[in-house]
Amino acid sequence: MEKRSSAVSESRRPRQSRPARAVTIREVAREAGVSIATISRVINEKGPVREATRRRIRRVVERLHYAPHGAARSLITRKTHTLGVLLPDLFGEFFSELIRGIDLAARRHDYHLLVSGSHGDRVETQALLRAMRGRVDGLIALSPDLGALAFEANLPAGFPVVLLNGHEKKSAYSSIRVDNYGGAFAMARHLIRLGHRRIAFVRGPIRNHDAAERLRGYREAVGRQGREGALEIPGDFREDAGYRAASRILRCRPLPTAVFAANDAMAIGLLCALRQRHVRVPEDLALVGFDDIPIARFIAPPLTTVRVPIAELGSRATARLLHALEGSDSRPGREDILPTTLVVRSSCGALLPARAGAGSPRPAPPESNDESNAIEEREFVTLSQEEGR
Amino acid sequence: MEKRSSAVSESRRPRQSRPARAVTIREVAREAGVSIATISRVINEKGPVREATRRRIRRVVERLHYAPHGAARSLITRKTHTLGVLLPDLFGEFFSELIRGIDLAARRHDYHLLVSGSHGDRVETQALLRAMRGRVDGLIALSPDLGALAFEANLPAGFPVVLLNGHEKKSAYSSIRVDNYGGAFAMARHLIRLGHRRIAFVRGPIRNHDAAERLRGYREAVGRQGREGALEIPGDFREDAGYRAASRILRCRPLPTAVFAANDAMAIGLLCALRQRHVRVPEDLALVGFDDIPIARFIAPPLTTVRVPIAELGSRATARLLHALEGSDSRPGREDILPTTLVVRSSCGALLPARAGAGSPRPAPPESNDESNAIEEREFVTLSQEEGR
DNA sequence: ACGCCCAATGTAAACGATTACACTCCGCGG
DNA sequence: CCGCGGAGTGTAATCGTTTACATTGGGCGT
Repeated sequence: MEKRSSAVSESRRPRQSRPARAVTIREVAREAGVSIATISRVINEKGPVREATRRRIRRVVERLHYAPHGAARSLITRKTHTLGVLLPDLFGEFFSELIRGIDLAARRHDYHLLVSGSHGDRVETQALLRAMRGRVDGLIALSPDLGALAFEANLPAGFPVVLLNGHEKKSAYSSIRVDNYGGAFAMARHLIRLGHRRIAFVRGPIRNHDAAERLRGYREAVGRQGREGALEIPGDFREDAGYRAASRILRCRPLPTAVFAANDAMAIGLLCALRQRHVRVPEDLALVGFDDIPIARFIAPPLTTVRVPIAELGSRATARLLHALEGSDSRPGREDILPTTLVVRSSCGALLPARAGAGSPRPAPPESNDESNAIEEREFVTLSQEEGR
Repeated sequence: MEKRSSAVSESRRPRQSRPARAVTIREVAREAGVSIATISRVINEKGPVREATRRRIRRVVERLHYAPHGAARSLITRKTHTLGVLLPDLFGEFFSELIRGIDLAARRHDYHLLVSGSHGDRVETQALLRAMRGRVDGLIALSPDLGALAFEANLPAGFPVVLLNGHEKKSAYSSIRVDNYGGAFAMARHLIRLGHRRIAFVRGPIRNHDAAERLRGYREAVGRQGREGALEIPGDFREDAGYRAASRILRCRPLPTAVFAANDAMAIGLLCALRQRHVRVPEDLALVGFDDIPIARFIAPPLTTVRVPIAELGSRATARLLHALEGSDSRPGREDILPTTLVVRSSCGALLPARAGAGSPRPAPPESNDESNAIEEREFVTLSQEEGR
């Protein structure tokens, strides 16, 4: 009685302290007339608690809107239930897909995500990495230009890290990469089979490892033509770069008959510029990209590209990291390579004859599959091992 | 001497404990021969420390790769230096832009971001909100369908929250919204001025507040036609929905002459479907969207749309939240409305005469501005206050 | 009737930092 | 010569949890 009434008066007193401190486990304990240990046991469903007590505590928790303090909990349990995600940039669909993949996998295991983009300079990145201690249990980093050494130097020893498309061949960290080389090679081969002999290439950022590998695949496929480099246009993976590349490509003599952009965003920029100049794609010039970001299939003409399982890249990295955290990692410093897929749509011209010819190879009734997402395309798994490394 | 040598042997001993505990302030203190208080003072540059001591400590910190433990620090300082970001989904460019805006503003003030997407069901969201306590200092939430009540019920009293496009008119939380109504109204008016009389509308998700406001703007502008609703097609903001909407639109008799998609993603899906059916845009059918996501200008034809300052929406929300955290918030429960802009490109047909006519209104020399991003477009600020609610 | 064991609960020691306060010198003015 | 003040440093309380260990009390086998 005594206890009850005092509790009520307490909860009713006009709140005077402005910063309104949140309710702690101690207040819940006092209110429920038990010790904090019992509260903890109920919250974590650990240890024996009488059913009546449990219910009483549950009610108090609800009434007081109690939620355990994350930092306090992390401090004692040595787990934050949070994963750090370090990305170079937050632009475009590639990154939203990647984060989506990571988020999906993480939330399935009740982990949170501490996301950080645009680590521009070295100093800022260092500070960022150091700030991770005590905030996250592990780290997923997409570091196309950052060496693994930077991590080792700024992270506690033994800190779990999964690298996405890192440089280093040998590193203590496990990594997941995409078969950039194989995909680019397959795409260039595809263009060659279609009869193209002069294929321009719009490059990605210098010192970006993915970009370098894609370039390597292109060069390998086009053979000695690639060695001259006259058809290689600089770029930076952004739409603008593709847009600007158009004029440089159109100045080439003789004109290329196909353009291979190192990613879809640049291909889209290019497409826009070409259209303004009334260059038809694919009739006048074939155009292909890389990544297969979700919109690629929706633009006009639908973009022939190399599919990178972006979301899966994120999920896989997350799964791997979580395994490492659970201590049940099969092979700690391992390196996975995800295969890419050649996706043939209209922009490369491969589907043109089918449309022009009298009899379409596929029935494709105009109205029957209205509700389905029937965009014409063909997929080919690229041969990753061809010319392997 | 004694101390030094023991320290060395310690750091050299083969690490046997697997989880490799990170170095704490205590070890740094022992190594430097001072108390932990002094270490703390050096780390935080607070309180007087002799220059010699300071340098010695700095060296030890570097050598040991010491970084303060975030959770421990948060616990005592009652600050996490982290902002929570709650989003309904992580799909597409809208969200990557939004996160980019938030990240930019946050990192400028040395804050971290705890990002969480896809709060599907109510229970999951509740758990998420509760988990925020002790992990973040404040919250930015884009909750087109979640009421402010859900926040009040699951967050500590007085917890700083900024709502993006929330329902509620009256709420303790400050919010930032976009003038969806005004933008949609302006766009519909634009189409009407171009001579269109039958304008179809592809709707957003039901119970999504932004979607509802855009619909309201459309209806208001088209007048009694809108009251029938025959030209309103369901949708969910995703490309697929736009794609599927095409057949329903083409079944309308008489055919609409224009389509207004409630967002750009659906407009892009629609564009793709129309192209497959050999319906020309804008010649046969005008098409417009909403959001002005970055690719909108790059697709073919460039999309006429309503510009929403997405990244700014994020920055503003962040700035507001940070002000609240600093306690220097001018108007706590305030509500900002960001204006939208009508961006006229080719897809609505407004620019057609200019291109078809012999003399282009603007000089637009074909090669002179090669390197610039000169996509033809016109912008009009929409009249937010017109019919102002 | 007596231990014994176990279920139910409480007590107190961590976790790794920050910081109020106490303490020690040392120089200097009176 | 003494006392005072401040620079430089250390001690210990504190933040809000978890959890090992101690304590209690009741049921039950013998």
